[in-house]
Amino acid sequence: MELRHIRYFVAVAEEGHITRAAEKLGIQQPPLSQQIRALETELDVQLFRRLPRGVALTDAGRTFLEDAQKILAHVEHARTATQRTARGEQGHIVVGFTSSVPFHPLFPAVFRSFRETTPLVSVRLEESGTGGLVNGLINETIDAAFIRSPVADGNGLAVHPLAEEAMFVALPAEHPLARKDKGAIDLQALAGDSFVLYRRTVGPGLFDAIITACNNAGFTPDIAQEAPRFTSTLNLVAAGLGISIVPESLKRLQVEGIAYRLLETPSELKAPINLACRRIENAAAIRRFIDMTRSVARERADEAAPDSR
Amino acid sequence: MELRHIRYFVAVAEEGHITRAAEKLGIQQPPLSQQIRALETELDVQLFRRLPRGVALTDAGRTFLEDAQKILAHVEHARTATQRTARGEQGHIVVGFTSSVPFHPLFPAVFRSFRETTPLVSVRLEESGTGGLVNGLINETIDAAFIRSPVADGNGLAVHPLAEEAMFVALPAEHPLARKDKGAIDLQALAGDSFVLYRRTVGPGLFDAIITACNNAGFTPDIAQEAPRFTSTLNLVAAGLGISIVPESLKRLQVEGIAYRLLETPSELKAPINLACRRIENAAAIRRFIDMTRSVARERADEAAPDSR
DNA sequence: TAAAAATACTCCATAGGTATTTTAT
DNA sequence: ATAAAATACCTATGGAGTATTTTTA
Repeated sequence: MELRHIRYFVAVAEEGHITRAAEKLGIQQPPLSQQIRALETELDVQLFRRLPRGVALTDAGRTFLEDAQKILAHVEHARTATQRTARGEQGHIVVGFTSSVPFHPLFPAVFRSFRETTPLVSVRLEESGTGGLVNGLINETIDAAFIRSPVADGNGLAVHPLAEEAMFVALPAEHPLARKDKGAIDLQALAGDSFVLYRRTVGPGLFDAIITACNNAGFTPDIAQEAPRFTSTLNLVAAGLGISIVPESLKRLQVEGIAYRLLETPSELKAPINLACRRIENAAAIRRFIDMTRSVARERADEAAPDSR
Repeated sequence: MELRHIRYFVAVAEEGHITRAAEKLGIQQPPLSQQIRALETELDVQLFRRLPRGVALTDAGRTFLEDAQKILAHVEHARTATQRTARGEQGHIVVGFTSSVPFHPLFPAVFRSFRETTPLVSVRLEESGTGGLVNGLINETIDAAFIRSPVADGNGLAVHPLAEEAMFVALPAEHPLARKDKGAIDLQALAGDSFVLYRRTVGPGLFDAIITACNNAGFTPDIAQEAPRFTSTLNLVAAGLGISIVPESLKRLQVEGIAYRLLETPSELKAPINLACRRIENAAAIRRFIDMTRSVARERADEAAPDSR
């Protein structure tokens, strides 16, 4: 049995007339009669009763018609679903991110746009540390990841820069610099302070950047505490254990007893947001997500600095 | 697209190897490569990535595979369902009957056997008068009907005799004949009684047979009442309005104040049970039901009179 | 480089076309 | 008697076979 038999059968059943069905199918009557007959022979079932003015379905023919129509519809469904998947309009992707990324407005903006343009692709979000995300990308449990660190080369991954943020100093409310309400704080002004930092094992990029920047500014920071999450970092600052340096978007985390002040951010300390993905990616839905993310980031950058192009 | 493409695709997807799949399909590798390629061209989608040791499904290919397997299963389902319908093993039939028939043990026996041998055919039962059943048969709303009357010829219907019952006299408990506890009552003994009969318009066969039998016995029965249903007939008898003559199986309707006595039943008064159906019937499930009913009836008749063959 | 897929070419089975006959009411 | 399906026969598309080349990691 071939789809041709099913298509021809449905046409004849719906017309009740082989000659008219043949016309509709764009073939002649005899070959259509032959194909219907071949189908009946193969099934060993009479599907039509031949009348002087056409044909009428038998009971068995009626049964076959129900399935036949569903089969043809199913074939069409398969065709469109496959084409959609190939175009990346349908499917499923897993997107990873580190804990600080969702505070940045780029993050919700990307998912809003993606949902709008690609509603048939479902997205699962996974929060993890940079190392876990990189492993996930390599063994294909994650398809793309928003990270703050750069990624070592030679593992088949690519990293696309999306945005850069200035840094802010998080100060206890009673800290002398908290009162200053104009202008950026210079890094050297913090040389005498204790630092509370986000733990290196979870977010190495930020940690190392701060150390480097302090060294470049001529001092070695006094690290009083390392905290496992940004919220705990800020709570320790509020408790007066020291100051911290956090990306601008973290200001959204309003914690009682903390003042944020803009840092005169040296370029090596600018906090990046990157999108990591596999260098060769054959799933179109993922490529689509990556392309869209980069273009949303580019648009936002252009808006912020329209003359830089 | 043809089922061939789908069958070939599934084989290649499941083997991950065109050459091995070709072997399994009983064809050579080049034509299989060609058909897969033709499918990809028609869909305008790459379904496989070609590797040095075989092929691997793309995302789109995976999507297509899911549907493809379901389509092939659906085709097989269509094939078996159609063949079952043709053999009368599957389908739906409507069986009519007149109100007195279900009291006869043949009735439940037929449906028990039919359910056992043909579980995929669902049966709907419809109780109606003889006229309604005949109309139902003619305009195809009913497929077979248990009736007590013969049916006029020339309307495309056939009537198969299934069983014959002796008649019993239903008497008010205080009737003189009710006391007699041995031997059959002769019809002439009822010449002086009033008769309560089942209404002619609903069951003409029985009504006419009683009149004829009385005439043959030399008297015209005094019909005191006609009742619309057997239960009401018997209630009127219990109330003392007269006697009635009912088929043996009606004895199951035990009504307070009624005594049943065997009637010395003349052959023209024997109560028949017949199966009416269309003379030409192309639905196999219905033919099956008719055949089974007749054979169950024959078996029961043989059991009752094993030496009559 | 080695296994497997793709290409080039041939063949023939069969879908489809044309002309005519048979069927069913 | 007549419309429509079936049959007979022919044509040619394209599925499948054989031999060889190209591709991919």
